[in-house]
Amino acid sequence: MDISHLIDGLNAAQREVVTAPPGHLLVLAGAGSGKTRVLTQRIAWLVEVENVWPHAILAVTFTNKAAAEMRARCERLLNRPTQGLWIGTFHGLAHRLLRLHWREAGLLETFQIIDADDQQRLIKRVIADQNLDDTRFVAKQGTWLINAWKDEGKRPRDIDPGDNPDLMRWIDVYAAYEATCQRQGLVDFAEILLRSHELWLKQPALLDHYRRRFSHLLVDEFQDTNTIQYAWIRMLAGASGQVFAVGDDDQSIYSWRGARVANMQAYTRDFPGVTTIRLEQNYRSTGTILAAANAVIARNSERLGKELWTSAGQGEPISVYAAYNEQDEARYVIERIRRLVGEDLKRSEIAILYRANALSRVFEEELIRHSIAYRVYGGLRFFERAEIKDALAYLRLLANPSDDGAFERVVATPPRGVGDKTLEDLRGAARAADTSILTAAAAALRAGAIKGRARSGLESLGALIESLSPGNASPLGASDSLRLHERLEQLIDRSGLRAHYEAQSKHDADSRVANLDELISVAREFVLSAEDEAAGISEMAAFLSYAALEAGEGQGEAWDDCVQLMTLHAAKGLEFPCVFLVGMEDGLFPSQRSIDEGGNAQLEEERRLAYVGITRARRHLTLSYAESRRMRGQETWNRPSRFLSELPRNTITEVRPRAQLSRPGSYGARARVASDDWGDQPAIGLGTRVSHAQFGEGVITGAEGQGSHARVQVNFEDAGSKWLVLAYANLVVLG
DNA sequence: CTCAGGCGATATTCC
DNA sequence: ATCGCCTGAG
Repeated sequence: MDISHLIDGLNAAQREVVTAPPGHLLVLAGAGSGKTRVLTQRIAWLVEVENVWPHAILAVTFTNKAAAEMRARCERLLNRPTQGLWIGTFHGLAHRLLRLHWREAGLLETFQIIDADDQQRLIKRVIADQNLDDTRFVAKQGTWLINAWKDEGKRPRDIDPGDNPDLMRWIDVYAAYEATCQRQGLVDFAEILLRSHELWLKQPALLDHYRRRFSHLLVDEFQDTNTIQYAWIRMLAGASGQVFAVGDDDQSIYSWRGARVANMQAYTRDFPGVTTIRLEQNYRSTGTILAAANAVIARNSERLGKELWTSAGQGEPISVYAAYNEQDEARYVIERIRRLVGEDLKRSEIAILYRANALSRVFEEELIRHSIAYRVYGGLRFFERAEIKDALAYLRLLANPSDDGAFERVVATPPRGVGDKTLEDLRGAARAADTSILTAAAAALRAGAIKGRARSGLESLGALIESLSPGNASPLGASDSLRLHERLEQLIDRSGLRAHYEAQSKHDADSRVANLDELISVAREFVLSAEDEAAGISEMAAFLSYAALEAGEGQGEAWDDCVQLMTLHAAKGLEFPCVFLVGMEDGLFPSQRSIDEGGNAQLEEERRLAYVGITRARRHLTLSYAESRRMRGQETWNRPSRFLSELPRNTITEVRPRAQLSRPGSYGARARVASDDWGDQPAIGLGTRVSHAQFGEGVITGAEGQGSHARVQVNFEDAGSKWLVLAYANLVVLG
C-alpha cells in the first residue's frame, strides 16, 4: 500500500505522531506546528494503515468551525465520505447521544436546548418564585454558579454549603432550576455534557456499547477541556480505548468556563503509558513574529515548557501604531487594508482581532465607508437576535408545548393584551395543576376565568398553535404536509410578528424584517443530516438544536472574500497572512477585571490570549492602540497595553514614532517633562496646577511622550486621575 | 390592566 | 449603545 501521501512533507516529530504505534498519545503542539494536519493524517493513518473502521473513531473539538474543517480534511485525505466517523464538538456529540437515548437519559423526547440568555431568564424566574431578594441573589451570578457546578459534574446534592446561608439558598435555586428544566424538557449547554456523562454512568450496557464501538478517541484543544469533558472522555475510553490528545498549555484561554490545563497532566497520570511528543517547529509565522510571541509568553510562570522555532526568515518587523482615538485607529487599519488589497492580498487573508466584541463597531463603519466586504464572527449572532428568537419561540412551542419560556416569549410579542397580571395568574394555575402554562391557559379559557382583551388574545394564539401544530390535521389546511420553512413563515405572518416589526417603522425595522425573511430561507435550505434522520430526529427538532448549538456561525458563507473580524477567542485555531491586533490598551486588553482582581492567574490568561493573537499572523502583524477611546458613551484615556512593552525592541517598528521616551522600548514609562517640546505652551511640569474645561482643576502627576503625542496625567480634584493628550486637552496653566 | 416611552444603571471571552 | 425598571396614559 502506498502510504506516502500520509507522511510526505512531515518533519520527524510530526511523523512520529502520525505513525505512532497503538497506545495513548499526548501531543504538545505549539501554535502553527501543524496540529490539525497531524490530527487528520493520524485519522487517515488509522483507517488506511491500521485498518481501523471509521465507525470506531470519535474526534472531538471545541468549535463548530474546527469540526467542519477537520471533517472536510479527513474526507479529502481518505477520498471518500467519512461515514460513521463521529467528528464534532463536545456539545454536538453529547447532544446526539441524548437524542438517541432520550428515554434512558430521563428526558422528554421533545427536549430542547436553551441558550445562555434563556437560561438566565429562567434562573431569574426561579429566584422570583422562591421569594428571594433579587438584589442579593442576582440571576447572572446564579447562572455562573450553576454552570460552574455543572462543569465540575456536580448536582445539588453533591455540593456542601458548609455554614454559608447564601450558598444554601443558591443550591436550592439550582435544585429548583433543575426541576423546572426537567418538567419543561429544557437542557442548557452544560447540562448536555453532564447528562450524557450520567447517561453512561447509569446505563452500563449503553456505555459498554459505545466503548466497544469507539476504540479510538482523538481530542483537539485538550487544554480547554473542563472537568466534565475530561471525565466524559475518560469514561468512554474505559480500559481499552486509545486516546490521542492534542493540546497547548500556552493557548489555554477558557478557564473562565471551567477549562483546566491540569487535565493535560492528569491525562498522563490517569492513562497508562502515555507517550508525550512535542511539536515545536512552526510553519506559520516569520521569525520576528515568533520571537515576539515567545518573549511575551515567557513571562508566564505556569508552563509545561516549549519554545517555538522556525526555519523561515525573519520577515518584516511588527508594526505598532499609536492612534489618537478609536476613529484614528480604524482609519489607519482600513487604510492599510486598502493598500494591501490593492497589492496582492485577498480580503479573506486579512483579519482584525480584538479582545471584546464591542470593538468591532468602529472598524465596521470604516469598512462600510470604503465598501470593503467584511464578515464579523461572534458578537450577537444571527440566532441570538431578538426577532429571530421571537420567531423561533413559536416553533419551539409547537415542538414542545411544555416549554414555558417559549410561551412567555410568544405571548409577549407581538403584544396581544396579555400582561403581567394575567400571566402571573396563569403561572400560578400552571404550578397548582403541575402543568405547562400553555395547558393552564387553555384550561382557564374553558373555565371562563379570563375576560376581555386577554381572552381574545389567548384565544387567537391558541388557534394559531392548534392549526400549525404538526400532527394536527388542521381544517385550515393540511398542517402535516407543511414544510419547515412554510410552517415558520405562517407562524411569523399569522401571529402578527412580521406586522409588529414592520410597524416599528424606525430605521432598524427593515433589517429586523429582513432577518425574519433570512430565517425563513435558512429553514428552507436546512437539510436533516443522515445521522439525525437515522436517530429519528424530526426536522423541526434538528433545526432548533442547530439554531442553539451553532447560533449562526456559517452565516454569510456566500461572501467568500471578505475581511475577517473576530475576537481573540474566536481566532484560536485560525491563521491569516495579515493580522491587525487592535485595542491594545490596559483596561481593554488586558481587561480591567484581570488587572483588578484575581492576582496573577487572570493576567497570565490574558497574556496567553495575546500569545494566541500574535501567533495567528503569518507574515504581517500590526498592533494598535488608541490614546483615547469612547466607551459606554464616555471618553476614556487608557495607557498602552502592558503586553506592548513585553515585545522585544528589535521586533517592532513604530509607525508614527514617538520622540524618545525616558526608557527606550518601554511603553508607559514616564518621560521627563521638557517645556520647550510643547511649543507655545507655557512651561508645564510635574506639580503644575492646570484647569480643564470638563474636569475642572487638578495637578499634573505624570507625563509621557512628546510632540503631538505628549500626554500628561492630571489628578483632578473632582474627576480623579486622567491621562490627557496635551494637543487636545487645552489645559490652562494656573498661577 | 396593558403598554410605551423615559430614565438610570450596566458591559469579556463561548458551546 | 442596550437592557431592565418605573411611570403615567389609555
